[in-house]
Amino acid sequence: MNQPPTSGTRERLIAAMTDALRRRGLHGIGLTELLAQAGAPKGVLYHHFPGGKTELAVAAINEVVDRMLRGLDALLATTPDPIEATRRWMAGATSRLQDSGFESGCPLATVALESTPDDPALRAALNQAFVHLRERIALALAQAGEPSDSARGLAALIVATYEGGLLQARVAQSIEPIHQATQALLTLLAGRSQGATE
Amino acid sequence: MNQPPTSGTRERLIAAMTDALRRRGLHGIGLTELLAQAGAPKGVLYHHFPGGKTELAVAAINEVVDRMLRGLDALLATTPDPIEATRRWMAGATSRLQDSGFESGCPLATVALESTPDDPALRAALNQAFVHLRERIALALAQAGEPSDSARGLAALIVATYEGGLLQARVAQSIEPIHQATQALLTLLAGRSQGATE
DNA sequence: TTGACACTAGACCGACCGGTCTATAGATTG
DNA sequence: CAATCTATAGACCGGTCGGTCTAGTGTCAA
Repeated sequence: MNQPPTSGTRERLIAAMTDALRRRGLHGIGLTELLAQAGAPKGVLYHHFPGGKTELAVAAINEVVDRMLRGLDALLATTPDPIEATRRWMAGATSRLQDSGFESGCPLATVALESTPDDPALRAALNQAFVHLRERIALALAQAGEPSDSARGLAALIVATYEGGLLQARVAQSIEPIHQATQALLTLLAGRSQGATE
Repeated sequence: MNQPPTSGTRERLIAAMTDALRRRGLHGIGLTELLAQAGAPKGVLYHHFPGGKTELAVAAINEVVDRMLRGLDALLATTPDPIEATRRWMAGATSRLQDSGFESGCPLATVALESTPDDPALRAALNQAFVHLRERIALALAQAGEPSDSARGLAALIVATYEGGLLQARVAQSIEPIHQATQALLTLLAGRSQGATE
């Protein structure tokens, strides 16, 4: 009633772009290939996204972040312990990478490294994405009793381990690097609780 | 006497490619722009690198890794304490990113995420790059008394923090994320020494 | 029935892509 | 000098790039 369900074309475009960003990045896919995957002709892209490829990428990024944040909320609702939640979050990312034959990673990372200053909208969307991600994680840590300064630091470290681990696992075609990095991080986090509480 | 110094054209091509990989990735730069930056015409590229753009990228990657490993050796020679060495390594990367206006990051990361299975030479070069990096760091940790298993894990974590931190700092246009992640990592590492030695 | 509007459809465009080709300059060697 | 080889030089190529444009098609309201 609010809006006529828009037939799903727009959603298919966003899904195709998200998948492309995961596998190849923004420069790595052509419009023709993207539209073929979405089963849509050229005109339809510029109808829904007058700003073209970049605007579609921004929409895909925003949709991805919404989904990641909802996923984090759900995870933290059932797993309030931050260490266990981190373990599960990394395990999920790892198995998704592995299931795709080490081709489908984080849809934010590649375009984040490809982006240049002359795409300010893209940059802004990506920055907001990581800001929200870090804030959500820091919030969970704070709720578990972490002082807010170190909660922010740990959140940045967890996100870095996520992205850096996926990157290493991708080129290694093996989950070993991300698994090792995750284990090392979790060991450090766990060891801390019985260390000097300063 | 061994070889006539080859006039430096090959080196200029590699330098231009390395800079391009740092700033934009492999798909992000065109041959024309790259050659203009190197001050060389097309023919010269295919003379020195018959395999074209990809072969040049592989050469650039290998040269970069050599330099990084030599840099690590030098750093570890003067700074045998792994924690302090890690701090300095991250600080160097951070200030290089900042000095370039947050444009020039790690020359391995972007192309690592862009790479696909149909460029096996590129993939192999990238994987070897990260393998060597992790091995060198793990060796330093082992020399400081770390058991080899956890040394490998910590090495993967340090590299992940490096790449993931640079990524977040790049889109944030601020050193804060990588600085926070680094501080959190160093705090965890430092805190561990006085914790349970199991 | 008519007009308005959202959407679909794809032909078409100039620019640029990576790569090939031929020509030539310069140094080395007989 | 001639021959040879490395390196430089850039015109040229077909293909693909992102993007524009015009022509429908279906739906709904008046």
